[in-house]
Amino acid sequence: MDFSDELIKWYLENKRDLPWRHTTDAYIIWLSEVILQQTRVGQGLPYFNRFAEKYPTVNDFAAADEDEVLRLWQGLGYYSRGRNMLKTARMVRDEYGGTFPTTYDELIKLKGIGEYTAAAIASFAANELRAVVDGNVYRVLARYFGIAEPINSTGGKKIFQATATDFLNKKKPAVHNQAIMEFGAMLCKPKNPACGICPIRLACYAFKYNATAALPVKLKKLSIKQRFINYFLFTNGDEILMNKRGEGDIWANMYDLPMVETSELLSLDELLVIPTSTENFGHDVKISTASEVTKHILTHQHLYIRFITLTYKPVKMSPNWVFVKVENLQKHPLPKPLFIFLDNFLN
DNA sequence: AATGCGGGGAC
DNA sequence: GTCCCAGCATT
Repeated sequence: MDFSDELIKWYLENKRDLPWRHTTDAYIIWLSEVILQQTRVGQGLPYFNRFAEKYPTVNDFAAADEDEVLRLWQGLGYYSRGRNMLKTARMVRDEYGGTFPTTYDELIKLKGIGEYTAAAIASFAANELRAVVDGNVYRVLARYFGIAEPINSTGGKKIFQATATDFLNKKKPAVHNQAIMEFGAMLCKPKNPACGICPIRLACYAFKYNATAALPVKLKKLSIKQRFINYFLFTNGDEILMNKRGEGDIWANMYDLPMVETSELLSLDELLVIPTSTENFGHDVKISTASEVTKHILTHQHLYIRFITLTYKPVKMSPNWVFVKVENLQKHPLPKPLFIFLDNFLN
């Protein structure tokens, strides 16, 4: 048996029973694939179930509004995925008559669908000959074939895509793609791969040269920015003054609170003098309570957040601010740290 | 080619 | 703490 046959054999004996593996409906597969971008199966699964339940067809999805989609997406991260899904659902409704495309060339044109996702949907839904290359595939190929080119360099990506295409099972592209990804996720893991039970270890470069820890190679950069965010909560217990965020920053189009961002961590006293609360909210505001600073970690930013509760209404208002009834809070998509804070504050 | 975009699990 | 997850869009 060759590389692909071994992977497929392993897959058929060891695969997880996942809901999107019981359908060839391109819409359902698209739901699962976008939800799983940069997201583990265990984290994405409950979201998939909620989306599939609430929007059984692409036309149901297209009829939603953005707040509703983002609220359903809340907590999953990378929220542009949700916003792009809505654009794509409407595009499919309006320009494809509600029939989700199944060819790579059509799929790649849609918002939020890149090379990986287009190949996944085309192969799973229509058995099109397209090799998927995701994080799992990079790892399996790098180790098995001993490919040391960085997976996040332009040249490396080409080599891995070409290798994946070369070794794609031309008779069974769909199950081959599923198999290599599942193999990477379950057996050929980033840390402590299960080489002892690996069916292809004898032909594996990394096993032979004890190089699983060194492969794949990845160029690392990532500078982490520190941000200091002071949220001001205006509430009478019945309604809350919220801020609808714009685009071009984290949590685009989601709802948070009136905010003052500072370039360093300020004490509460410093914060309340110049040029913060009174200038932003009016001179009549009075502090009620202030939380400790909590740290919220994103991939590329460390946020230091303080919540300050003020007397009910600010004197000045901003166009992005809106009073939200507490009973309607559940309709609004909130960043994780704000959701946690309000959950504690209101209950 | 480089950067921004979440949140969480595994170690 | 570090790494990375069924990546994509933008510049």
